[in-house]
Amino acid sequence: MVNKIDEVQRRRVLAEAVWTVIRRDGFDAASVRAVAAEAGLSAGSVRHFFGTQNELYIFAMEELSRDIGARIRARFEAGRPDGTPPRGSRARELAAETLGVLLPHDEQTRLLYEAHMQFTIKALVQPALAQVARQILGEIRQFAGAIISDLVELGAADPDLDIDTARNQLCAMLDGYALEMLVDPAAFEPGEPERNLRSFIDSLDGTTS
Amino acid sequence: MVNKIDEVQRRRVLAEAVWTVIRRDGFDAASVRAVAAEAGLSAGSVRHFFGTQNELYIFAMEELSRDIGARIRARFEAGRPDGTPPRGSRARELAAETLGVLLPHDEQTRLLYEAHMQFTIKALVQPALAQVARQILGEIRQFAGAIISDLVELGAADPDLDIDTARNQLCAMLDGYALEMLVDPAAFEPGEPERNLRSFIDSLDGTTS
DNA sequence: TCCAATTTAGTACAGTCGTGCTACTTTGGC
DNA sequence: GCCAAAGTAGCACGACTGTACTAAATTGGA
Repeated sequence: MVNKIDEVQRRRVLAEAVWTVIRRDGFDAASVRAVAAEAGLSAGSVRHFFGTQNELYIFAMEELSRDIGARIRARFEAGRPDGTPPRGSRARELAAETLGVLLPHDEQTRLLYEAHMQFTIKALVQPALAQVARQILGEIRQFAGAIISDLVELGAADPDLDIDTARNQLCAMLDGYALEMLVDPAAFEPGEPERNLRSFIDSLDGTTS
Repeated sequence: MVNKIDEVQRRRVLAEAVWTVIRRDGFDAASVRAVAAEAGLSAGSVRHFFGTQNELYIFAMEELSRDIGARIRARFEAGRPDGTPPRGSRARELAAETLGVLLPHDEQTRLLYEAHMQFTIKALVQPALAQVARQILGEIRQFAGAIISDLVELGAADPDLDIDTARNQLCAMLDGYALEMLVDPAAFEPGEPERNLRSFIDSLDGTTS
């Protein structure tokens, strides 16, 4: 066995190179050669770890999915440092801040979600990629649903709330804001989407506290 | 002057060929040759009407923008056949139905918005297309704002409503639903997004009628 | 030191791409 | 009938693509 390099890590490095190229030059520019050059390798070497370009794309997408999941979970747990959930208005604030992680705030997250969005749309006509795209959307939906359920259980939202409806509306609003902020960032004042998001979550509380 | 054919109409035919190809094979497949073949012409002939591929794209996008605008306005005016605006709950219903035109319902609109979404995302890395993409988003925002203003004036929405916030939330929800319905149509029950949209618009009415 | 497996580089092939260019066909006015 | 303008077709060019393939380089264990 002459297993010099860590194959998993090498694949990860290549996946990051994919995102770098996509963010800089767009999805179409992410050719095998360009990705290889970005990672400081040759195209033949890339092919040694990914038999096909689609394999590379799918792996890169799954990596991004894991990254986004880790981001949002980290933000969620950072809001309850002692492990106990906050209550009332603070619970809704934390919910909004957690889900707000899915919005492109700064240059870094903007480029991240820009790449994600390009991949998602590409999946519309690339059935092999569609499954991964659906999975990511599903995870976000599930997470948003859990957050809303929590709010109801904590008494921070109307107990008669239709959770499915609220979850759908929330997810749509998140994806829509992300899309619009990418297309036309100047259309929003700083913090406006986050405030609107918070305002919607607050409206889930029927009582006037 | 031997102006045989109508140049405007020919350009329009080519724009439609662009959409047909994009819907069938994706944006990247919309090469000059493929579009020409779809329209039953040669690549050289296409070049006679569009000096550059980007010109063709931009024109096709503007045509689509006009088409979507016409659709939504037609639906809006169809809801007030005698020219007088409806009142109360009916006003909100009409608002939801009008904005619901922007959601992909059937196969036709699905393909239409799929093409639109592909173009929008492409514009993220194609500055020449970005302006058109922003313009379309802006028009939708403006239209949604007008509808909400109408609701307030008609007494069908809370008079203390923050119109900008509601407009932003509504637009984001629309774009998000459209995106999600394209990526994973099976995630929604039939009519679910429309009902959720209606539910949100109804929530803009503070009074309990 | 040397072998063998792994990793890399590089080349080759068959496509497709946008676009410039030239020739051919069509057609309306005289 | 004829001419000139408009439209069309098709080729050529250079560049890029994914992928297959081969050969060189690297490196850990014996």
